[in-house]
Amino acid sequence: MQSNSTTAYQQHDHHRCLKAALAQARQRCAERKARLTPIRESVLHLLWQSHRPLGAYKIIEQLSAASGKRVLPPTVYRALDFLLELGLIHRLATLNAYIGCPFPDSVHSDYFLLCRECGSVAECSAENVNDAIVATAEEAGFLVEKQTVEILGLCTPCQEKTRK
Amino acid sequence: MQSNSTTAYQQHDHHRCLKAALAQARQRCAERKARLTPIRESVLHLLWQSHRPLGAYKIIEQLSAASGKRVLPPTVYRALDFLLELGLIHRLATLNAYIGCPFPDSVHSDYFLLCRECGSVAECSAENVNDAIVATAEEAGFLVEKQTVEILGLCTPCQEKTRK
DNA sequence: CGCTTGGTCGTGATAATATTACAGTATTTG
DNA sequence: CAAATACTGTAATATTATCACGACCAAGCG
Repeated sequence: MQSNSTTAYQQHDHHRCLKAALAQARQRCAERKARLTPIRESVLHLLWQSHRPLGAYKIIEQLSAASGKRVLPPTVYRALDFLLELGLIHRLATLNAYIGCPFPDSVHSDYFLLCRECGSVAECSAENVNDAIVATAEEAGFLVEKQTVEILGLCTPCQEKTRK
Repeated sequence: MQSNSTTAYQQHDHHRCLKAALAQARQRCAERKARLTPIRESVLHLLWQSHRPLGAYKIIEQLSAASGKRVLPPTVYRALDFLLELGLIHRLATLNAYIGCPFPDSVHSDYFLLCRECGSVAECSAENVNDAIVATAEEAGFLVEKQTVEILGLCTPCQEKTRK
């Protein structure tokens, strides 16, 4: 099982997360001969400000604020599409929001732990979950192509805070 | 494992599905002292026209057409909220669409098999999937409150058609 | 070097999904 | 019946996402 749940929910040197993500992005783009343009990098950068997902229009706002000029939806959606395509970010269907992928390299049928209290999201790749899903789908004769697994709940720190 | 995958994807006497769903709805409303008003029943009825989920605005269209007068969004969203609350329908986050629940009585951490070809959706309650999710979340110290599991792929009949 | 081609970006308009606010009507309850 | 509660009608608006079209830029080629 692969997961960034410890870093996502705890105090940590987030600068390292950001740096690692950008490095991986650059490498991946080089491999695929894709261009990590300034806009695309800015969007990725924004998504890695924290482990909290960001809606497309929040990105538009922040990008507009940062650049001083009005950024329009297609600009951001195009960047998001590009990053999604490369597996550098994910879209969270239950939140209509986007988040950076902490391990774009591993081929993942991944799932997400969304803390309803602090808003942070961790990503996991757990084989047993994947196996269970594929096995059960198979029982129904269903061919699995893409999984969307989003778990809402409380992360460890927020459980402790709530208990008080 | 509980599932309606055989009926959902195959030829079947759908009238029975519809009838059963309405009967269950009436019973559940009686139990909860909730009112299955004409609008609410119409919406539920529409959602049980088939095993294909329906977007809110499709419901609005159909309801408008059927009643002869313009039905506005809040009317339908209120009915949907009511039915969701009672567990009589589900919302599919990946499709922004709604579908009738085939077994509202079982307390389910359920998941959905969405066929990308025919558009039909089956619902399953599989303990092993649920267990795997809870177990893996626990490993990360995460308290699960609500699961969203939506599997995109091909149902048996559509796999066969595609193979040709 | 200039040209062409394909990918990227800027912009306005619009589509699709969902919510708010408020007034009016029906239903249940005391 | 009166009061309280639940339900509905309606206009306006919020939120998320896409389309269409033209300009621009960057890489490869004659």
